[in-house]
Amino acid sequence: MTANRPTIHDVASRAGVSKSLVSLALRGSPKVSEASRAVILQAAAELGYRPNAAARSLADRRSRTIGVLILDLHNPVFAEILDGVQTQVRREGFSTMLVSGGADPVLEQAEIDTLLQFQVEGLILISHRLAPAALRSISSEVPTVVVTRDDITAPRLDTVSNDDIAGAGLAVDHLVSLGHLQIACLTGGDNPVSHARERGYREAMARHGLTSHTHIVPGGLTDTAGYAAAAEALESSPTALFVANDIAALGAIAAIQDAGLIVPDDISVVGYDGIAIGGLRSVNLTTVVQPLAELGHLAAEHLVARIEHPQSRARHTRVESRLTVRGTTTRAVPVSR
Amino acid sequence: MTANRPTIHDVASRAGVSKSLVSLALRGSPKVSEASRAVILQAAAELGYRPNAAARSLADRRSRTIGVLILDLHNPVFAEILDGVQTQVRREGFSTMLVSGGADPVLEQAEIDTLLQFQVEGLILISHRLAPAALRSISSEVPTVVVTRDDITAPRLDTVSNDDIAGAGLAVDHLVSLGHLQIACLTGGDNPVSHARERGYREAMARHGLTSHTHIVPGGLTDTAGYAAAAEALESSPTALFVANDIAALGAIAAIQDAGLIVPDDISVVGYDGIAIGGLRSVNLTTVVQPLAELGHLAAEHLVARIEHPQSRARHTRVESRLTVRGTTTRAVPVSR
DNA sequence: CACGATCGTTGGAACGTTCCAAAGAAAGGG
DNA sequence: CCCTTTCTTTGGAACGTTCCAACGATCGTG
Repeated sequence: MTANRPTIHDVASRAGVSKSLVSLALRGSPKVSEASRAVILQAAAELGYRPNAAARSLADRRSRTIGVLILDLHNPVFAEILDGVQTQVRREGFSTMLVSGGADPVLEQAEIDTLLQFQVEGLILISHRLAPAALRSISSEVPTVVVTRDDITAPRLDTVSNDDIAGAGLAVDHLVSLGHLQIACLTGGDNPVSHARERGYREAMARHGLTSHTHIVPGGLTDTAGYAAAAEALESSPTALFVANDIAALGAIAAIQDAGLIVPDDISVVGYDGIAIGGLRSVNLTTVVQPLAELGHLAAEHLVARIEHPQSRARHTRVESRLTVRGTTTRAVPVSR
Repeated sequence: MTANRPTIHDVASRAGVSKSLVSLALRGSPKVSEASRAVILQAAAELGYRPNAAARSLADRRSRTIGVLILDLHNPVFAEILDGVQTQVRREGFSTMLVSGGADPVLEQAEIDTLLQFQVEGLILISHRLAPAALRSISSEVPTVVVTRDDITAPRLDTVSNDDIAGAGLAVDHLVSLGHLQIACLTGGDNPVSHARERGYREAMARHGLTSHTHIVPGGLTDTAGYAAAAEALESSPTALFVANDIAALGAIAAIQDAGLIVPDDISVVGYDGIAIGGLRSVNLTTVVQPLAELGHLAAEHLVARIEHPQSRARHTRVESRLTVRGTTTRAVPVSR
């Protein structure tokens, strides 16, 4: 193509100094005289010089780059966490390489290998599907922080997540305070997060002396899974539903409406996550919102700390979720049955 | 930290051969004898050797990496395009560096500079807010493809987008075929995409001899903008609304419901984009869907082609959007007014 | 006014690869 | 059997940077 990219040598010869001095000047060293600095900056600007990150990382033996694996780009939960990660990582002076393995352990491992080839200095996993052994091996090789999950531990592996058990408790507390007794739980299927939320529901019901009303319907984390689970749940006439996540909650609401019932008048619904769509006026979902951007921030902070002190002991940070009451919950009507 | 990463030298000495042969063997050259290959692969595996991408890119003078700028991570439209980009880029044997400038021209430029420092071989801009001059300067320096916009052109700048004018036409055609005459258009504000969709609406209305019914209400691309615009539009009693995008359409629907009217019985609504949420059962939005993943695929293909032939002339690819009829549109009721 | 300090500057080595020319070994042909 | 040819292997240079030891000036200082 057109001329080759200018190198530090080109800048040096144009400025009439040595490459070493250019290197110093460009990185703002105080040992460079004002005169030289001006000439060099000028020459660099004229040539449109841009340092070569590969060469730099090779000479420096550090890349100033962090690798991020995201479980699923479509899922707004992860996208929002990613956003928090990005801004904080940038602020700490690192760049980011993003990959996604589409929730497939094999692909995820391959993508992480690619990241490691680029000598990333650390890894943030915005959820993952890796086997415990794989994750341990990765985290022993490079500073790693897992967001959203805290079920796998390793000596130097940090985690950042919300307290799903407590969060589910908030949802149940809210429904109970509105007078609901027949509160069903639509689970999110077989994954650590959903298990925790289910357990939170169960414990909260027990706490309120409602163990006998506990009703758990197996579901999933998608719209259609929520629809199906809700359809099944309706057979036992609950007055409220706690659903494992917001997307499934939306499916559940559709099922309720299709059954000719009205949300929240006939049935109240609470979701989990606090994705943006839930806040749209036409949706207006009551939900347990996780501070997603904050999860991302914290992950980045932890990672940078671990890069600086690789041997520090594992930190497991829990952020607090809170209930946002919107339009899908209301007082239970006294059953006249 | 623990021991340093093994290099090609370590592999070489463990295998008892020269570094050059290791390099050859690892890249699968046919000139390596079976015996040596086996020994080398074995040694590499034992050491957990992983090639250093920085060194490779330096020696190779190519990075096999593509930079991607995304306008907004939260927006599902862009996320889905990104997904299409990622899979195709990977398939072509490249890695990806993702950045986002949060729709801020200054930040976007800074992020692109970072990408260029990493010697990315090409750039995919999933929309952007760059000034024409900035974009031209970038595209003259490195192969570049812009997705979603085709309003700025440059000699070697490819674009991939959908035909917003034709797409808007589909929406209007559909509404007209259902007997609607009072079709209002809620615009998406002051940006190239929204302008095109508005123009498509206008032209289609004219084509159907409905110029006198043309009613344009300025809006925006967000939920709340859609709500406000719809509230205003309702004053002139339309029977159908064409809204600039899906998110705003959801806001519009909320406004209609808040006014005590029913979608679609009283008012039909058509959106644009085809984001996943629109397909959820409780939303069920009729919309013009763009093949988002395909946009991403094409962008990646074009970019790779341009990397191979930098001087080829600019390509402007248009993909076809199609109407997906769901639950928010129905026949117009004869006005009894 | 010679003499360490200090300051600004420099060339060369290093980082971990790939490429290239050339060397060595094995094999085939006369 | 010696001489090509072919196959396999090798050391060294290069890529663009940073670091380091050392350099010549400039400078007070005794």
